[in-house]
Amino acid sequence: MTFETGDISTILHQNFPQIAERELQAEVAENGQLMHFRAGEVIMDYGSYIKMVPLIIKGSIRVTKEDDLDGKEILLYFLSAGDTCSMSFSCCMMNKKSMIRTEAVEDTTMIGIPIRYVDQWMSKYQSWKNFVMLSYDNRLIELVKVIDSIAFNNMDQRLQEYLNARQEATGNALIEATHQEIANDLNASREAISRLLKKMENLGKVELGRNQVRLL
Amino acid sequence: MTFETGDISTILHQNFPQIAERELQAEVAENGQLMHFRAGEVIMDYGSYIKMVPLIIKGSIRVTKEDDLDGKEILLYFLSAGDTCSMSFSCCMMNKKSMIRTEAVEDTTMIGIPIRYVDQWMSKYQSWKNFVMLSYDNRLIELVKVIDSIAFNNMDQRLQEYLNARQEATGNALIEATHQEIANDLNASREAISRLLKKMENLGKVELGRNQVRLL
DNA sequence: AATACTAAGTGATACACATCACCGATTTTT
DNA sequence: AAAAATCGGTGATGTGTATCACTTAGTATT
Repeated sequence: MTFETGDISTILHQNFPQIAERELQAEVAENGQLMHFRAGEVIMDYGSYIKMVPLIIKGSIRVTKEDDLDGKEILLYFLSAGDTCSMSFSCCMMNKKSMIRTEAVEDTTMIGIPIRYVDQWMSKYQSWKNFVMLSYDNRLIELVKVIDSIAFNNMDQRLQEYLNARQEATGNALIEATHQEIANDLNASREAISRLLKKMENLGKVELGRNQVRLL
Repeated sequence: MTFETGDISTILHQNFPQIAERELQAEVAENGQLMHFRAGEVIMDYGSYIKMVPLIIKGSIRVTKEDDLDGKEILLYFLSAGDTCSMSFSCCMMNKKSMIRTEAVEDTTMIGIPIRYVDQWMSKYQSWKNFVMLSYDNRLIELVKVIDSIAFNNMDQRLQEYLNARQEATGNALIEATHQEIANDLNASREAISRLLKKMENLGKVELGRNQVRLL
């Protein structure tokens, strides 16, 4: 991870147009910190305390939850440019340990907002309050979708949704991942995923290669 | 459903001590509306628009999500006294259709807050803002727990958790429900639930009767 | 009291996916 | 170039739960 104090206000304007007030933009530029993460890097791990709320401006992030017992893991959702991590809000505000892990899927850049401002700006700037509320809202919806998917769908549908979500997050039809990684994200077995991917290939839905799946 | 304009400020004080500011309490008392629902009554259904955010002061509520396709349903969580419905916030604010159904498990009383105040008070009262944020937070955690449970646990564990959650919501070890109802909440088959309950009875964990399960 | 209904118990079978065991292909390390 | 590691494919078998078909036990209706 590397820090930087680049031209935040320009970047902010492009990726977070909702953050409208001039004064707020200035505050973000002043207090926010540009942060870079390499693909695969763990941004925040289970049980860690969070000191910043991220505004993602480039790249994508995988958010996962670990089983308390046997260390199995399941993907909750992906985040990409224009997103923030609602889970962070609560963790920050309550000063609680993180119950999730966030990990860069691609090289990722974000603006880190120190927690004290996150709360302060809520009362001060209408657009920040709306932004935060909307983010929470989106996350609730996303989580309900995950529940829906796990509860009602078979693995083939979940796999298809997963690949779609991943394509959307990275903006790339080529997904670089091993079958094992995909299986982990879906809390499934590698063999099952391999067989389903093969089936999808036969149906002309994907092209398979070593470490890659291309959506057609 | 019946309306009433009782002594809201006393009730409020007992169930929502976090709502601290005098002025805010007065506003709630002035603008809030006491509402009663009978056990089994649907408070809000899928696709409906919401005009109030509820502060629950008595009873308990089941919150469910329906499958888009074949109308199957799964329980998200229970709400009880001291809770509010975070899902309502977002639906209200965005003026979106509800993606969930809420239904009284027992006879339930709540204070309905018209949506315009919910947003307004966020900027005006620190304690209201904290209350709203904390509620969102609790809901996120609850949903992640549901995902955890569905993804990692077998039906016997899920059933145990369900019975515990229901006991906690109603404060009663006697759960009045048919096996079919329980199966619906868990998106399982009645036969599976019957067999598991029987197993739990043999293990001395519950006592079974027609339409009831008593936790031991 | 007879009838019909609803809830619950139970065996047989079906199906999705996990697990196990192994193999061949490709890539990385030495 | 050889050895080791990783990745993916595939058959056999196991397990949890759904589904189907039926029975028994209460409860409500007539």
